[in-house]
Amino acid sequence: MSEPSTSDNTHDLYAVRLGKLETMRAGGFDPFRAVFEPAQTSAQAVALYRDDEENSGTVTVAGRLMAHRVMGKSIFAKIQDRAGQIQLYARREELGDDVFAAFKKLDIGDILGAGGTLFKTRTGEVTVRIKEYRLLAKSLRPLPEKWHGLTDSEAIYRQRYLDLVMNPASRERFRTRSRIIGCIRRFLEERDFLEVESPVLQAVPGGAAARPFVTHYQALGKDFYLRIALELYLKRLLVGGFDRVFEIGKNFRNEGLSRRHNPEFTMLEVYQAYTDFRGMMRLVYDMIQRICDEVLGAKDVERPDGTVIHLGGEWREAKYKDLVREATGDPDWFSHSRDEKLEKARAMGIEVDAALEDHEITNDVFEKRVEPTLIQPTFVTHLPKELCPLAKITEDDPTTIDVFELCINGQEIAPAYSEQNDPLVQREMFEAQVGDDIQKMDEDFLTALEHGMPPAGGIGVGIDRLLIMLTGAENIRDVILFPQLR
RNA sequence: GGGUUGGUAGCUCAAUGGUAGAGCAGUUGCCUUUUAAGCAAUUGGUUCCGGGUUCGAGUCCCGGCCAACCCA
Repeated sequence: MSEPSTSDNTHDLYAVRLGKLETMRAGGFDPFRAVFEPAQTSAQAVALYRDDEENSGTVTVAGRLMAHRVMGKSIFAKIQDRAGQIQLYARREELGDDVFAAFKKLDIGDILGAGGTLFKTRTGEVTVRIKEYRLLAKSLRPLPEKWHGLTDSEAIYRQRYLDLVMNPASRERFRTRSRIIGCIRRFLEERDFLEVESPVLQAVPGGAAARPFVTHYQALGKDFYLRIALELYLKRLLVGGFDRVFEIGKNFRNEGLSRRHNPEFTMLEVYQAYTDFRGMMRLVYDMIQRICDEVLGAKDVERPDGTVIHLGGEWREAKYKDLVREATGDPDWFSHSRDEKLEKARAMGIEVDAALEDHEITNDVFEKRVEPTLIQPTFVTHLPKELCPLAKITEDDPTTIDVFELCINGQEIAPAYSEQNDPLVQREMFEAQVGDDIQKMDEDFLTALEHGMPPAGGIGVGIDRLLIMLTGAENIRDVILFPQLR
């Protein structure tokens, strides 16, 4: 793709359009200063049509010119607005020579408003018979080709506006994204959750194990970090008595780009006091049922490969250890030494870093051999305690924690915990995690816990991954309007 | 980070190492209910960038940039 540049402005298509603009301005009309307020969207206008033209009344619509067919003394055009497209019909006889000639000079891509009466063409399309029109913005660059649209993936992401103009499926996907997030908000607000905002700039980035982005705060003369999770601040609010809170916001992780990873991604985190991870299971289940009913209108979604994910009905629940035993075909997996696990994992064809600890080797097996197979919704429970220092230890099994990871579509969608609220245990877990790097301890968070945090369930939902699943997208870039590119 | 494939007109795509093309868009005609409107004519190129091989490179080789897919 060629970046727009000054030299680019000299190509013919641009020059022709610029010439038309200059001619208009010389004639005393500047489209960029014109005012026009449509009374209807394209869809509303079409709905106003009655079987006889006289009773349909007049409409005014505005949008981007998408088709322009000159047929001698008449012109058919189509404009596109947020609701769709509507056809316009201009006749020289009705508009007069000058206005008709100006309409004839319009280019595809121009933004215009038009008013007139509704009629139906011979082929049955409801159309506005133009009485007046006004150019509201001259498009100086041509749109992509009408039939094939824009298919170049780089242009789709870098010039998302062109993708949105040209590709209805893309428009619809991002509308769905917006509706789903709106639906989630309503769902939580109805259950008396309070939406809050916590800091993006943090002196100690906590709540997850991830490499943060570093930035510099000039006034304080200190490095700060972009948040990697919302957790530690939302729990402070539980201490403060906001015992049902949620936040939908961006997290930032300094990692590579892939089909499933964007360095900034949207997280929903929800904390509810006086419940536990079982309560979060019901919450996320109900939330997704609600999205299915209210936004998708279906309980099944189809993946690009044709597999259907069934979101209705009971969701499977399985213990982490059982899934690993099943995947390895080794009922004694957890009895082996670290070195034996390493050897067996490699024998399974998994590339494992020799420096990994015992539980990390097992987790590699889980991530590579179990997670990708969990296409249908599955609550994976009883994870090893090493995987998360912020959750409560299972009462009858000190090696596991009271958590689940909801896996759908072969990836982790939402982890949830019975949140650790014992400040002494929490301190031990943190110390074990950070080792000598005591600077990374969020002492302020521990102080908050020492004031007493109610028992609570918490869940984090990766909104982008949820949307990949719900919209049947292949790539995280298809559900993020402006994805990170190189 | 590694591997594979790709980058040609505004867009979608062609082009055995031998004159860079088509469709759409644009421009000029014709056309009063068209539907990817049609007919005729016509404009438009740093073939991603930089080297190299060759009489001759869009094509072959090397390096770089960017993208897609796979792997890490």
